[in-house]
Amino acid sequence: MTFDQGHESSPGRPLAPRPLYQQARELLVRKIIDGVWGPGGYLPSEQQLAREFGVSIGTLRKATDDLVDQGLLERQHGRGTQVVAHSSARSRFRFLRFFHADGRLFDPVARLLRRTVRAATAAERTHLALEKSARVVGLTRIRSEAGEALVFERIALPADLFLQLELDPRVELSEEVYVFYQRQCGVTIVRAEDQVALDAADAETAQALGLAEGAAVLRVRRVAYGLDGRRVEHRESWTAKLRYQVELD
Amino acid sequence: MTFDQGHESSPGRPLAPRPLYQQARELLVRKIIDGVWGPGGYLPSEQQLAREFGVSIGTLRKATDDLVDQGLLERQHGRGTQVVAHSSARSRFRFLRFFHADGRLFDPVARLLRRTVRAATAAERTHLALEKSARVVGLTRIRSEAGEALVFERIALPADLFLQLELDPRVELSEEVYVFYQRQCGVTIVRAEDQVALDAADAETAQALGLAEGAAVLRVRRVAYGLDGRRVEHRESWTAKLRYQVELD
DNA sequence: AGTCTTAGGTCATATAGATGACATTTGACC
DNA sequence: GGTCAAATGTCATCTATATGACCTAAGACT
Repeated sequence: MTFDQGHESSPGRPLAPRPLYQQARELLVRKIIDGVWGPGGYLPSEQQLAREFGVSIGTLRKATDDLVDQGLLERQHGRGTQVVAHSSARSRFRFLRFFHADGRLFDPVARLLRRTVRAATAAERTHLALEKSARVVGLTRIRSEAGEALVFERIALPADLFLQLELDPRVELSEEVYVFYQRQCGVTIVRAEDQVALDAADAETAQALGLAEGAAVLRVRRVAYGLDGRRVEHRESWTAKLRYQVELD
Repeated sequence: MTFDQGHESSPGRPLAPRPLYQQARELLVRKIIDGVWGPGGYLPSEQQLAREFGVSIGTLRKATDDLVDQGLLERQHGRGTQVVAHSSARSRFRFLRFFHADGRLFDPVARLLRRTVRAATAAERTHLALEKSARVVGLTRIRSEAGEALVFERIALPADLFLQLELDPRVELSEEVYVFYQRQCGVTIVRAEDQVALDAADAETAQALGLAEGAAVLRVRRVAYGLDGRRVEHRESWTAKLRYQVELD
């Protein structure tokens, strides 16, 4: 395998060549990013890939194992290995952390209130690591269940990646927005950092959720990361009745 | 390897014999539970263990890999593999999810207010899967930083496991209680489920945190699991200023 | 006593191949 | 056309072995 060519030549700093399986993993990620197989698409067989990369099957397997653990690939015994599409159940439960007080999963439909393209706020620039002049696509939406508005949400997305994102405001969507990020903009969310804080409802939030302005609400702020490690989503969600639930292991 | 003996003999239900590496993993977990090596202790070398279990090194390695991923073991290149002690940094950051608004980690000392042994409440029985007559050890404590009380906490632990738990109320502890669970009671926490909700401070919470009774606070309810999968801790934490932060991947 | 080298133990990475289980396709047969 | 069995391709598990990197301790040498 010749992935690490050129590194050894830098004098003084030997720069330990990374293990083959890591290089293979990164090659795979690169191909996924480039859309060689597309979400839901099947990879070539392990045999073929190993030959193509010039490594043994065991080594290739270790690389794909990592990506399966990471939730990027899904293996199906006897069928093959495919790139995870965000609609898959696994991927959905991974990022939807709202639950009712009795432990029932929150299973909402979402209605888009606004879609704007504007300059990023200071907070958004910080959290998304954007330039001063950067623009974002802003989404404002309400997520409800059985007709009751339970979550009010403001999302900011780097405009350079998401300009072509179009959501029909007349339709209530039951799918995660991440499905649309992936389908329309080729952006796959692989990781997120959530911060849950106490907050007071601002005018719009209060109105959307049927609360008094200034009422205590839960605010979840999320920064989500794409395949290449770039920060691609800044999201704030407010709710008064739901709970945030997560498993640590 | 003869782990699965006796299973095949049950008629009608063939019960697919589990893969060797899973059986090896469970054997390891069993030994860890039984305290064969104790927290911080070193396992025999991979060679020895593989011989002892009658499997190849690759198979044994897959088993230990799983346990390392799960945070139960730690490998040190050139030294050996040891059972994780809860004081280790990794284990600490895993379960401490409170942060300041500016992102700084909450690094508290804890002061014990009360230790009681009493009948479990209905909620505790539900969350800990206890019998109707079960008793629990109850801990009440305040966690502060720089002299400021920031988290008020009530913990319930099954009395059959934790009766010998003794914490000195005169000393402020900077270590996680999980260290003491492990040292004094042989209970290792490996997994937890956290639920973050909006709440109103009760009288004691308000007093502890310097708030008005009924003030809005964040409540984190945790159910934590031991090595054998048993629920061993029910904890409720209240805070007004701190945030709950977690990474999803 | 202190420093350096060396030897041996450990985990980390990589290979090659064998066997089994699962899913789909092909084709014989009715 | 429909049904069943065989063939084929895929991932899953397991073995055996080799080499390298990292850590420690024992000696050799100053």
